[in-house]
Amino acid sequence: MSALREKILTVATDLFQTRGINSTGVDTIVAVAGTTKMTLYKYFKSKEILILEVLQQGHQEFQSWLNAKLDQSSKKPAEKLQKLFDFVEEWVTSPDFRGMAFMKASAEFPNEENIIHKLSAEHAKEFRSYIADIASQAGVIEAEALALQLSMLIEGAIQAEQMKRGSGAIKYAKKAAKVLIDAAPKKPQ
Amino acid sequence: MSALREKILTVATDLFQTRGINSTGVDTIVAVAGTTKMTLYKYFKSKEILILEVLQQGHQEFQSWLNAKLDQSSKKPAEKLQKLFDFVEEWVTSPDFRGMAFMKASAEFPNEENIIHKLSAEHAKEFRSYIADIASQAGVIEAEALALQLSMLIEGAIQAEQMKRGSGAIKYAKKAAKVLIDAAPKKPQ
DNA sequence: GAAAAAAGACAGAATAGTCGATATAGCAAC
DNA sequence: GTTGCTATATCGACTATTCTGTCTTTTTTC
Repeated sequence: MSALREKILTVATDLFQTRGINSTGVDTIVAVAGTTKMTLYKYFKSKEILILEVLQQGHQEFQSWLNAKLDQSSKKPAEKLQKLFDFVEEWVTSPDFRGMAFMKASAEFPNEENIIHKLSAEHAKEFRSYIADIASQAGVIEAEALALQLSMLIEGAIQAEQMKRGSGAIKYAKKAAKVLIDAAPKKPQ
Repeated sequence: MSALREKILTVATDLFQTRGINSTGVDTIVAVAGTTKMTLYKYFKSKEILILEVLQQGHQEFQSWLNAKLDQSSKKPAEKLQKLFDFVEEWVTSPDFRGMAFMKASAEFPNEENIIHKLSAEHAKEFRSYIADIASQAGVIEAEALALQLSMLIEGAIQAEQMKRGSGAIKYAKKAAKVLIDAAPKKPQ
């Protein structure tokens, strides 16, 4: 894979997050990436395709990072749900946190028929499914319901953090999560 | 107040929500509103001013609506927190629900120095304060903390609903809220 | 007749995307 | 080692549309 292609993806990811997707022109992207439009359009057929690839790569990297963190932290499924919020906190409070890509993308492309919106919705769904899997392994009976609730807390906390960096919202989300996890009926082991 | 001015505000509100703010040009707004740019710029000095007014009006209308609903529903503060989620559900599931304006606006204008972002953050804060007041009246000791948690649930549910209409996320947010409200320490009465 | 609004042209910048010409590599043949 | 081929990248101009915002003139409305 080309180094320039990677550079364009990296720069686009950063600019989309810090300035917004619609507010970032391809001219700006190529200028910051130190290349030209010809090169950008060689690797990406359109800006829309570039946006989709940026979203896809960001989502995969985040999910991989989270999954790796959870895997190496604890072998007990019951602890994973709590740990999840620790890692989300680590992510959210890191200096280069810029928000959840699919949340912003769905706001910039509100039409449900839009392909970017659809991909965002898919990523949100995958994130919930991922949490549901962990909840299921932890013996939670209504794993899907709890996963939805926990994802709402996480996305709400990220929304708060996007509004104001250093809000500390995730700490309270974590506490709320503990209450919900403890209250959720589980299979006897 | 001019009827045309109102019409422009109404149309802009709708278009911003359904197509996105940056994706909606003033030409589109005046065309749909059945007026001209001259008139728009007579009432609003710039598109930015229009956006700010749209946000301000939407926020005030929502808060007034919610406050009226809560006032006429129950006189007991303890019940208001639960009722809050009923009314949010009523709002979210209504056919003309288009999302929470300040959530979308902050996504389109991610820079914290941006005036539109600042106003969005202010609205988010006011919404939390409003919930905190109710929680405080209900005797919740850590009213601010619970208000933050409940607002994260609401905003998370709205995020889910923006992703996919009819997701039903708010129902699970309501259940989670009940658990959190019940678990919150309260002053003895 | 006076004020408000419409109509439409206009400026100047930015938008996405294209095109041709040039430069620069690596690599193979001789 | 030199030459030539080829793929890749660069450069800048270019189209054509859209953007915000302004202007003048005409029409409507009271």
